[in-house]
Amino acid sequence: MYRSKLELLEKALSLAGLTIGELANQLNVIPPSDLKKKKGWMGQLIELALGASAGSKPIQDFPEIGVELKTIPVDTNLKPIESTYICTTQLIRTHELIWEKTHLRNKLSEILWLPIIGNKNDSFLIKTIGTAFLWQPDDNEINLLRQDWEELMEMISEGKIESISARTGQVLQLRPKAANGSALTNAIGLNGTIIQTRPRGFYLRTAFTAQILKNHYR
DNA sequence: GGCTGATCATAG
DNA sequence: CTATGATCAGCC
Repeated sequence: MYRSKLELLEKALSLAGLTIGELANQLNVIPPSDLKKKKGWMGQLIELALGASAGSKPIQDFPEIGVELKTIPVDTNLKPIESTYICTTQLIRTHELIWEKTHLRNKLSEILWLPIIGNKNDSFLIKTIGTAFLWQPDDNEINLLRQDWEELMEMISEGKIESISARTGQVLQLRPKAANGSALTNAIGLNGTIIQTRPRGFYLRTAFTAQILKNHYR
């Protein structure tokens, strides 16, 4: 339990410069041979190092101080390599949702970004932990996020979910988020009927997170 | 080479 | 199944 955001930030900063392999060794964690079947491994290693405890509950990683932890893979220019998953998307009873009360807005209220730096061909074990920082979206960023959320939720409410692609949205994306292509969940179809579709999640576009990192490190 | 759609492990 | 942690992999 952290008593302040600063305490968490200092802990995260103390990891800077370590390689993933070194950190795993310090924590007595045996790394997998690759990440093909352990895609969340690095994120969970950092959670262990920082003492995050939310588990798989749909809340922030550090609810006591209102901070969400996100590791972000970047190249040596600190440019993000992947988009950033935020949370799953509610596809039915969407009329009950209020932006300010959504998991999405809550998780985006404050994020501790922790870059993992490496060349694309490097083994993840020799990637190094970068300088972590706390981020809150500014008014402009909140507006963009809210606009995308409203556009996406409107389409979902109108039964147009199958018309949403990863191209929809300026800074957000709505993409499949499931164990595989056969996982199905309820959604609103045309005419308001219930249909089955692949579960979806909200992601931050790489271009958006790139700007966040650039603004911070410039 | 970037991006979209698909996928993997695990806990409850 | 839904939620967490994300990256994989093939198409354009």
